[in-house]
Amino acid sequence: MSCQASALRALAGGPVFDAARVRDFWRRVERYSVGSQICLDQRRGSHREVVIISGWACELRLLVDGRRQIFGFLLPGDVIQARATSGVGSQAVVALTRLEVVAAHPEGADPASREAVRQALAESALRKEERLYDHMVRMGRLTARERVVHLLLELCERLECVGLVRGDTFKIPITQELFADALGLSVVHINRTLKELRREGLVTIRSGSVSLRNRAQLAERCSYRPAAEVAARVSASLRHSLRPYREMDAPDRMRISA
Amino acid sequence: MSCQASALRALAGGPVFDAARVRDFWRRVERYSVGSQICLDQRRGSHREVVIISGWACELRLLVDGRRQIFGFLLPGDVIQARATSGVGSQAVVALTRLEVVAAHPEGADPASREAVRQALAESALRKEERLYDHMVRMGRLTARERVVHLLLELCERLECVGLVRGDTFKIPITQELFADALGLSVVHINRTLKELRREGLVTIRSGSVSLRNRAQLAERCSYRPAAEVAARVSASLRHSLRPYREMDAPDRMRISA
DNA sequence: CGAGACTTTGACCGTAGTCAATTTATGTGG
DNA sequence: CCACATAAATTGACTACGGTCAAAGTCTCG
Repeated sequence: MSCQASALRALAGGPVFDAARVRDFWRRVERYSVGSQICLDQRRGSHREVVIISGWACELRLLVDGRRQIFGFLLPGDVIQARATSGVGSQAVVALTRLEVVAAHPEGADPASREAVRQALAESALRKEERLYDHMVRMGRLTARERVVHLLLELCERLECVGLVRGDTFKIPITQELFADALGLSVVHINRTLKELRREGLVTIRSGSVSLRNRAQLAERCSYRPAAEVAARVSASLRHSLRPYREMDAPDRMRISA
Repeated sequence: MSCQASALRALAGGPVFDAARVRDFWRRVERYSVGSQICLDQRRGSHREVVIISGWACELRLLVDGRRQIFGFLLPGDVIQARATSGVGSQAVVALTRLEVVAAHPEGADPASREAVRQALAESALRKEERLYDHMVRMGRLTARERVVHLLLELCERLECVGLVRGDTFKIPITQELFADALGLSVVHINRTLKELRREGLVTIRSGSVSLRNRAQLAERCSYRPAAEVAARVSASLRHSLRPYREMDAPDRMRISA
């Protein structure tokens, strides 16, 4: 199974794309160079969504004063959507490496596989949303160490799905600066955190290669995944941190009685 | 125009819901008590999405060690979706006040308004996504002061849409603790930040009422909205913070040549 | 009027940021 | 293949923003 094919398979989470179709896709690959912005709106009609075949991208926003926030990384097998992304001047999807993508919706496919692709895209969108929430937890409630480990675990897991992890090791085309912008930390502090993790032998990062030893232990230490079985607990812990509330009367209030 | 009707109108951003329908909706209102979890899956079929008529809710996740992260607040006019939310044990939507909601999809409506509602829901989802990104910027790249002001501006703007702002003032049924959990800060620090803002006369918060003086100035000070006209700048500022990248060879690599 | 939940404050600590310099890649042109 | 130019990664010294702990003050509601 080629790396490209596995990337495509990952999109669907199943064998939606057969070899023939991959080969077909392959002929229509589009490439982006490092640092270029991916603007899908400007492309011809059907290209509303593309799948990354190889390379990394990230979604980010710039603040007026130069601060940057990276919302997440896009890896092989991930979908890039048009959406508001490219609309809000300040937000963008940028290629972090040479990037190869293909249209997610194959032209002239049979209805069955169309539907399969549609489902795959929906599922992919859900996963992406989950990742957004994870990322928010990282920045809001995890310490620097935890943030770094948590993100590395996520990347490792995602890369594993597309066969880009060898043992404990995978490659990341990411400078410490980008890491910092993703995790809401300073470059210096990222550097020190990595150094510390390295010293403890849990994580090794050197020249674009990451090794995670004992992932289970790492996951536990940074609350990766097992985010409390809530249900009951949520309301319990909230019930006592609420204030009485009365909505402000609307200026032109007019009750509609039942 | 009643407060309820305006809340509904806000959903669509236009006069999708007329008085008659509102009255109809009104009969089918469902209520949640403070602190209760909103689980739409468990409800009868069509109720996949509901609109908040009055009250606040929030979306949050608990970590095993008790840390909490609030992802955002849901106000009158906002849509609560079923999605993964209630699936991932740890994540939930919880009512912060008494909450009144109605099904977003009116039963037995004519096709035209069905379509209108569908569009309204889509747009609402987009706005929500935008808010997620905003929130991420807050936690990742803004200082405590900025975070607080930024969030207050967002809430004010959203409440204004549904007529719940009077002049500069609106109500928030939110304890400082919830504020802290939303912004990734400690209660104590939230308190001090509010105190400082109050001292400067820019923002006043007291017993659930917020007043924002000179919103324009506030917005500028915390990079609200005007997040840099990027486009060109994005790639420019990134082009130099990238490392050469070669994907890790997949174990079973097999090239498909063009 | 109490009890409990919130808010506020003080004292002190520590994580993470800033500034600046040095070292180490990485790449490029000769 | 080497020398130089740049971008990255490191490190040290110092700062400061925000966290923690604990106590006191307020507000609400029964």
